[in-house]
Amino acid sequence: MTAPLHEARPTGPGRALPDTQQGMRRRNLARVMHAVSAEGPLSRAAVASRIGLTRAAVSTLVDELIRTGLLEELGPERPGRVGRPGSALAVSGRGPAGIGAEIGVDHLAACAVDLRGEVRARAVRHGTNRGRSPEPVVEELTGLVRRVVAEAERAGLWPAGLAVAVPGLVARDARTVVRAPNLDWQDVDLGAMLPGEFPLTVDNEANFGGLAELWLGVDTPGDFLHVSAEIGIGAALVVDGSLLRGTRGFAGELGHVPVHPDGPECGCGGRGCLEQYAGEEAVLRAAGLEPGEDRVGLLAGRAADGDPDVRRALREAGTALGIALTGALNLLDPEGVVLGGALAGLAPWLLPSLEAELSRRTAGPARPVSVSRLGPEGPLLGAAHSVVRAVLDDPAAVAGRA
Amino acid sequence: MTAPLHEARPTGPGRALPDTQQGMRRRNLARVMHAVSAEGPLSRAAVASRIGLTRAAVSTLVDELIRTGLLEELGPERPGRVGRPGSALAVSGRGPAGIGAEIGVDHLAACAVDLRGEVRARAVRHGTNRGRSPEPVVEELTGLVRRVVAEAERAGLWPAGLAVAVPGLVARDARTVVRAPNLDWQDVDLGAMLPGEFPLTVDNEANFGGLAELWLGVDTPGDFLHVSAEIGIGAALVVDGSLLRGTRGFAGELGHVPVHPDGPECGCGGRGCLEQYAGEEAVLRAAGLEPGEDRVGLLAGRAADGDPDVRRALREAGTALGIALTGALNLLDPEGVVLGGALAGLAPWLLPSLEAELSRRTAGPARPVSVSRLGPEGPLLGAAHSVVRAVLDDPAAVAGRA
DNA sequence: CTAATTTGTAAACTGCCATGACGAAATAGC
DNA sequence: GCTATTTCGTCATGGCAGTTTACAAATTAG
Repeated sequence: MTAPLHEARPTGPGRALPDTQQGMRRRNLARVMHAVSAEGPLSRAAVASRIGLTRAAVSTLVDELIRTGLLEELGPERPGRVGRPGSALAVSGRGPAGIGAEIGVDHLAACAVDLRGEVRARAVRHGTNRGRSPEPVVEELTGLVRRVVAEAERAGLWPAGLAVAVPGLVARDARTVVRAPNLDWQDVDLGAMLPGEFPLTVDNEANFGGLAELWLGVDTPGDFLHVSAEIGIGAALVVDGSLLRGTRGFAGELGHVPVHPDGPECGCGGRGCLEQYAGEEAVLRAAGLEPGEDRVGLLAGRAADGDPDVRRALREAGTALGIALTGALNLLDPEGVVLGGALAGLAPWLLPSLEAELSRRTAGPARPVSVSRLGPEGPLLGAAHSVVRAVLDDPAAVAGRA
Repeated sequence: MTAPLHEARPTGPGRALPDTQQGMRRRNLARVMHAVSAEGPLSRAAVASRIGLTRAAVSTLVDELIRTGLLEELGPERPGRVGRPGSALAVSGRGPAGIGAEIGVDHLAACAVDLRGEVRARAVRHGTNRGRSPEPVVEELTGLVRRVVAEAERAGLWPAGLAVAVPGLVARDARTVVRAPNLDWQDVDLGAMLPGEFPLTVDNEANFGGLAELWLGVDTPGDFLHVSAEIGIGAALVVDGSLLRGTRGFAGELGHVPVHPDGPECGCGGRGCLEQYAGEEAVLRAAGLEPGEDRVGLLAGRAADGDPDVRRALREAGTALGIALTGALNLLDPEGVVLGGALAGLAPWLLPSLEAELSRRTAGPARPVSVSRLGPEGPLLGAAHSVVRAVLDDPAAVAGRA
C-alpha cells in the first residue's frame, strides 16, 4: 500500500494497443523462449515455475515452439533429486539465425548467430573504406553476407533477419545512414542496396556495441553507459535494459559534449567538444603521430613502449573523458560505465586520469568504470544478436517463415 | 518486413510477469479509462474503435467501470450524424481523488484533483521552511492534507493516494528524502511521518514538475527535458512518455554538469558546475544583490526595471545553461526543452543568451526551448496527477477500495 | 414513410489458461 | 526388494475474455 505510484504501465493513450488472447499467447511464447534461452536446459516444470504459468499451460506452449523448430527436446534429465526427472528443453541450434554485418572504417564483416547465441559462420574482409563510395562497399558486404548465409544454411539454419552496424548516425527508419564522417557518406539508403530477402535493421555501431555489452557482457547491469570511439566518440545509453535512442535517433553523441567551452573549434560548430581532446585525430596530434592505417594499434603499441608523448596524450584524453562523463553521470545516474571499441584497447592508459577526474567531481560512491571484454567484435555480435533477440521477443512472428 | 527489430517488448527475463486472462482484463480496463480520459466524453462504440476492441467487449468493460464508480454515463449524445446516437461516457467526478502535496522552501501546499483532472480542493501556507526541522514542517503539511481530504470528501470524492513533492533528492523507495540542501534535511523518512491511510509517493519537485508538463502541457512532446531551478538546478528527463530516474533515483542533476572545468569550487566536490553560474545564489551574487525572502521575484523585478547588473547576471546564467544543455541535448536528443519553476519567471532575460549558445553549439535544426505555462504550480499539480494517472493505469486495483 | 446507418446488447463460439486427476519415473525408508 | 513419496508431463474439465453474429432501438436521408 506504499509503493511508487506513477510508474505503472501502460501510460499514455499512445500505447493503446488492444490486448487480446492471441497477444497474450504470443507474449507467453516469448516468456518461454526467454526462460529457456537465459537459464540453459530447463524442464517444462522448471519453465512453468520461472514464468508463473502452470505446467499444463507451458506444455502446450512448448509443444508449439517445438513444432515450429524454435525449441528442442534434449531428452530426460539426469536425475539426482527425488521425483520423475524432467525432459530437458533447449533453444534449437537448427532454427532461425541472426545475420549480423558491420561496415567498419578499415574492414567489412558478417556473421551468423543461432538462437543459442553461438556464432555459426563468419566472413571478414580487411582494407580501408575511407572515402570509398557506398555502392561498391555495400556490394562487397552483400557478398560476405551471402557467404555467411550459405554457410548457415548448410548447417541447417535459416536467416531470420539482417542487422548492419555502421560507423555513423542512422535515421530512425533504421535504413538510412544520415552521416558517416569517417566514410564520408551522407544520406545513404542502405535498405535499397542490401538484399531484400529478410527484415533489415541498420544502426550505429556504438548502439550495437552497447547492446552486445548488455546481452553478452559478463556482469553488465541493466543500466549503463557504453562509451566507444570509432566514429568520433559515441555512447550507447542503456536504461533499464533497453537502448535510449532519442527523437531523431541521435542520442549518445558524447563526442560533442562541451568540455572546455572556449576551447578549439569543432566541426559541429561548437567549441571545445570532447572530440577535440579525446577524439582519435586529436590524440594522435597531441602525441605527435601521423594518422596512418591502424591508428589505435599504433597508439597502444607506443604507449606500451612507454613513449612519454603518447602517454601524456592519452592521460589528457582520459581527463577530458572524465569531465564529459561527469556530466553524463549527473544527468543519467547509471549503474556503471563501460569502455568499449578503441577505448577498450587504450584503457590502461586512459583509466587512471579518467577515474581520478570522476572521483574528484562526483560525490557519493564512485561508479564503476569497466572495460568491455568483447573488444572490436562488439558491434558485429550486437547486430547479429539483435536479430536473435527479436526472435526470442516474438517467436510467433517467426513461426510462419522457415 | 523491413522494420526495426530490436525494440519489441518484452525484453529480458526480468519482466517475466505471468500473462493471464485477468491481467489482460486489467489492461483493457486501463485502456478504456485512458481513452475516455484523454478524449472527452465518448460513446462505447467510439471507445471500441479507439482501443481496437469490439463494441461488445467494451460494453462489459464499461459496465464494470460504471459499477465501480470510475466512469459515468452522461446520457444520449446530441445526434448530428446518421445512426442511433451513442450514450456519452465520462470519467467520474465523484470517484477517487489524487491528493498532491508540496514542501517548498518558502511554502507548503496541498490539493485534491479528481479523475477528470479538475482541482477540487486546495490549501496553502506561506512562510519559509529553511532550516526548520522536519517534524513540525511535516506536521503542518499533514494538517493541510487533512483539510484538503475533508473538503474532497464533502464533494463526494475519496482519496486514492498521496504524492508529495520535495525540494531534494529522494531515494528510490519513494519515501525517504536523502538530501534537501535548501531545507538542510538529510535522510528523512517521510513515510513514517505522514498519514498512513493511503498509498504514499514522495518525489523530487523537478520530477513532478516535469510530469505535470508532460500531462498538462499544451503541446508538450513525449520526449523532452524539463529544467527547473528551485533546489539548485534540476532537470526531469522525460523519455518516450515516462520519467528517467536513474539507478539511485538521482538522474537529472543538471546543476552539477561541469560548465567550466577549472571554474570555482562547488559543494559537490567538483569545479565549475552549472550551479556556480546559473544557481540562485550565484546569480544573486553576480547581480550584486543580497539573498532575501522572495529571491526570484526580486530578480525578475529588477530585471524588468532594467537593472544592468541583474540583466548581465541573467544573461551569463543563460549562457552557462546553454553550455550545459548542449551536453544534455547531445546525449539525449530530446524533442525539446521546457523551462519551468523559477526559470520560467526569468525566461525573458535568460532565453536570448541561452538560445544563442545552443544554436551556436549544436548543428542541425534548433531544438525548441519553450517556457512552462504551469509556473510554480507544476510540482503540486504533477504530484496530484501522478495519483490520478495511477488510477487510470490500473483501475482494477482501486475498484476494491472506496 | 421507408431505407440506410449507427449504437448497444444478448447469445453462441473460440481460444487460453487454471484446476484436478492420473500414469510415469525417479528417490527414500524399511 | 518393496512400498511410500515426490516430481514430471499430460489429459479432461471448467471458467473467463474477447469475437462473431444477430437484432432491436434511435437517428438521418430521400
